[in-house]
Amino acid sequence: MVYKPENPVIVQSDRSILLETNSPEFESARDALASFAELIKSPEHYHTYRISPLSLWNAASAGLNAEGIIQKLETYSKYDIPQNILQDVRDYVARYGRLKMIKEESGDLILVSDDEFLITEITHNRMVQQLIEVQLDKRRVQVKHGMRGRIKQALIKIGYPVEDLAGYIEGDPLDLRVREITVAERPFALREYQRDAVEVFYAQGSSHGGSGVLVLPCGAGKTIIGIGVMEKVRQHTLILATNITALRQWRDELKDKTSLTDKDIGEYSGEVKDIRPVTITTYQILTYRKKKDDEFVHMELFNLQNWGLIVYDEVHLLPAPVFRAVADIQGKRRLGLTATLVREDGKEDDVFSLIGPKKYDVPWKVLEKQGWIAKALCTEIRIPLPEAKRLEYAVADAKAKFRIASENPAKFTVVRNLIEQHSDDNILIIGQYINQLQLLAEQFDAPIITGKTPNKDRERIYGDFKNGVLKRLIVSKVANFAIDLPDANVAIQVSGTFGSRQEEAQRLGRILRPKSEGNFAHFYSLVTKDTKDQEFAANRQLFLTEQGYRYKIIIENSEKGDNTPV
DNA sequence: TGAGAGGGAA
DNA sequence: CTAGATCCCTCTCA
Repeated sequence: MVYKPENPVIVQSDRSILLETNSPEFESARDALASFAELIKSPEHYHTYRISPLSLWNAASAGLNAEGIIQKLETYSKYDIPQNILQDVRDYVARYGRLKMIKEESGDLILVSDDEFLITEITHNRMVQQLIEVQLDKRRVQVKHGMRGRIKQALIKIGYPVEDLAGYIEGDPLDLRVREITVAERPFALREYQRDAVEVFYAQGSSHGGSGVLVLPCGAGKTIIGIGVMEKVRQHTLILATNITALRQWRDELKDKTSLTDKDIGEYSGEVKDIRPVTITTYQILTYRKKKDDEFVHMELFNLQNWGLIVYDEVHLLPAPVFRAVADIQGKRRLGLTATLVREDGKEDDVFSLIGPKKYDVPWKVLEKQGWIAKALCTEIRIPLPEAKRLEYAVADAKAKFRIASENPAKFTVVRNLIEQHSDDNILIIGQYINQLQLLAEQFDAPIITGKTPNKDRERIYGDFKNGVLKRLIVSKVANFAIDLPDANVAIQVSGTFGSRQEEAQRLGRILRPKSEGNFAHFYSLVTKDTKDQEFAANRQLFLTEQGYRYKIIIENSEKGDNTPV
């Protein structure tokens, strides 16, 4: 048995992996682990990852092999890798590609495997059986017509991901060219990693075009990569976005950076139902129905044009009902874009089987080295609950507890200190309870923006903030959605929701843009010590840690108000 | 024809 | 688990 104490990783037989954050090798080990394991916890000293079948299949389809994964583990591990882990890695990685789906000249879909026993196993599974037309021979079965998506879903659920090589239906042609000079007259070209992502996606599909998911951190330019893929495919394209702001951003980018003009680009939203060769829509309108249990009114959009490519922006947010529609159109090329494969609802396997496996991700270090990512210092400040609130907290029920902790009045003092510390900076104060925010607005004499603030007022306040007339601005949850938030270099989060992983990342990712060299952005998260608030904050931070940011923890002494770094 | 309010959904 | 924001529909008013 070998023991290498200087290495940062411990691989345990329960498939969990511990990563020491203080090691000089932390960052390279993190990038290595991120390519085949999921981040589970990220407290100060040790981060926990887990190897799952899905994380291994994603790694496999992105081009890693079992020995490569094992070698990475061995490079960073303090101890020998447990036998069962070696076994698991080899077994699961080998499963990807054991079943292949191909299309015959006749148009029939066939599942093929070298492994007769595997074919026997799937033909005896009740769910899969229903989707099989006929067994052709020991190694081939014919899939029922129109069941391409459904059978892939069923097979991954019993542990056999299908490599889909059945190709694509061609959509109507589209003349699209990426500009070298944008409409705004700036030189434009895809960055190196963006070109790589486009190439990998396009080249890997049978008969070109591909399907699958590209994983890129916030701010890495997912829209640009989407545009790059569209230029390769050059067919009518449907783009699904999460909200109107994102929809308009897609449209603006397409107009600015490609040869497309207004007459080529349609918006299909609540306001406008305009279908054009390139149409951008929202997930919400697709899932709209008059009443519960009614049919989805707009789901037909998938068939209203001969789309050659469907782009799923923020694919980890794709609503479950849309999966059903996606299952029926498996002949279409499909591109998923996301910063994380993790879904709050656990339907990662549906993304894998219906949109496609992970094709590409960019290691954090690459982006940082090339200067594409903002350098941000994240600090969690833990603040005790004042004596006066302790009894109220102790007797409150779970939901009231969270609110009391979130609205801890001691946070005000800390905010005041931070404002003094950053007197020259542009500060955004972000919170989740309107009451709390209004109190802050009065205390610090700063304007407040909530969902109720009319657009006109928003624009005016944003304008003042951009001009430097305003140094401080208080914003509610609108901060999570608005992309047009002004540039700030300091964000103070006084309260956040119940551990949504996306939230913190969106706030940080959208607010703190890349700064000039050596000029750090600051993100402070204020949580009440030893309460639900702190617990949920830990969950929110997961996503950011996955995105490569690291947190520093500070424990605040309420009496004197001085900070004690840990 | 468009703006704006109100309500339901997830 | 909440409270808050969004999106989409429908209705009303000019």
